[in-house]
Formats: sequence, structure tokens, C-alpha cells
Amino acid sequence: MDAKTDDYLPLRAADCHLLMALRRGEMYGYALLQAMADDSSGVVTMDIGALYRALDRLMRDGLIAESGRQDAEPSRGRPRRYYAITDFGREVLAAELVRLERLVALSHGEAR
Amino acid sequence: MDAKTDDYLPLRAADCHLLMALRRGEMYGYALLQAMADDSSGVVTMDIGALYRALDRLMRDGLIAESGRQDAEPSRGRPRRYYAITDFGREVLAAELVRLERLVALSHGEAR
DNA sequence: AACGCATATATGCACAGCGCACATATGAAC
DNA sequence: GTTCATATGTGCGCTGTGCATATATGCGTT
Repeated sequence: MDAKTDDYLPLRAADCHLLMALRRGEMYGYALLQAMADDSSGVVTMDIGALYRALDRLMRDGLIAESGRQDAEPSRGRPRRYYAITDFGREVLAAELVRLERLVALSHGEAR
Repeated sequence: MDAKTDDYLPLRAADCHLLMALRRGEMYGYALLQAMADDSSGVVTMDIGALYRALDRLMRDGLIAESGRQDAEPSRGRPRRYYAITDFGREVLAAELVRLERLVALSHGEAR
């Protein structure tokens, strides 16, 4: 039984930001935190410990994969692990963004 | 110290749908499930048991309140409890919708 | 009255995901 | 070699959820 796209919807806000960041290119964990905060103007944040567990979960479920990329300059500290979005991850993210578009559109049609 | 709007962002998808439904008018628990499913085309669902606990939590945090409304026709079954969105709940929902608008707008500016 | 049925709210239990604190690994600077 | 900055990883308790079950209320049928 294959994983269905809809089985992962709705995405958690943090997962959505992780996938959006990875859709722009491979990234490593620590930098993903900054991307998430930047993209959400600081509204969506995540504990660094929870981040790595979230990345493990997204890998386990096939939405992302470790890219194997290594830094040309192996400096700075503990070796970075780079992640890439998978085709399935792109599918799920696209479906989630459609859901959000419809939600926003629905809210615009209502009195506030 | 008062509760800050941003302390509740990002909202869970289910909470967002509950607040959106209640922004249209008072509703009782069981009907909120259907509204959530309708508004999301069945993508966002919630267990009935989890729903009542979510409503308790939203009341505890001041986003909704029990309206005290009673059905004119007290039939059907166990008495319904009606909920209403509070001013604070409206604030949080509005802020969440702004967040989602920006997220969608950001995604549209990227290659896919 | 008693029973089943539909509606509606509520609770027990186990599991997943998260924040917080802490641990570990690697290289650079001093 | 000690300290610092970067980066990944782990232990623990709390919160929220799904699944199952319990409870409450009225109606219809017998």
C-alpha cells in the first residue's frame, strides 16, 4: 500500500515551511530553522531538537531524503547533513498549498 | 499577563476551521465537525472525542465561549452546547488568515 | 413500561510530536 | 589543550489526537 498524498494533509505549519524551504534547494537542519523563521516573519518557529526529529519523520515518510551532498569547505563544526525534497514531498506540499489557497479564498467570501 | 495574539499562532488546521465556522455564527460541537469537513472538502477532519477536548481548550484559552443558547425545540437527544467566538478568537483567526495569505503569496513567487 | 435507535456530549488509554534541557561531535582561535 | 562557535542528537515530561467506550436525552415500536 503506497502512501497517499491526502494521508499527509493537513500539514503542520512547521512541516509546510520545511518543505517550502527545501523546494528552493538542498539545505541542512540548522539553516532550515532560519529559513522557517524568515519565511514566516518569526511566527512559525521550532525547537532545534524537535527539528531533527521532524526531519527524521519526514524522511521516514518519504517526503524528504538526505542528499549526500558534502560541503567543499568541511569547516565550521560538526558535519552538516543536507536534505532534499522528494517528488512525493512536492506533491504533498502542492496539495497543501491548494488547500490553503481555498481556505483563504473561503475566508474572503465571508463577513468579518 | 494577558494572552497575546501571537502566542496562538500558528493555529492548528482544525482550530482554524472551528473558529471560521463559529465566526459565521454560534454552533454546537457535533455540527462543527460537519462544517469543518464541508469547508475543507473533507481534508481536515477530527475525531469527535478530540473535538470536545479542543473546544474545552479553546474556551480555557479564551478564543471561544459557551453561548448559553438553548434550542427552542429541545428534542433530538442530549442537550446541545452552543459555542461562540470571542473578540480574542476573532483577533487570532484574523492574524492566522493573514499569515496564510502571506504564505500562499510567497509560494506563488517561487518556481515549482 | 421496556426496548432499541438516533443524536449528542464526555471519558480512558495509548501514541505521536513538541519544548526544554542536556549531551555529543567537529574545527578554529587563542 | 582549553575554549568557543557550529551543528547534530537524546532524555523527559506535557499536550493533543485517534480509537474505543461510556453517558445522557428524546422518539418510535412493541
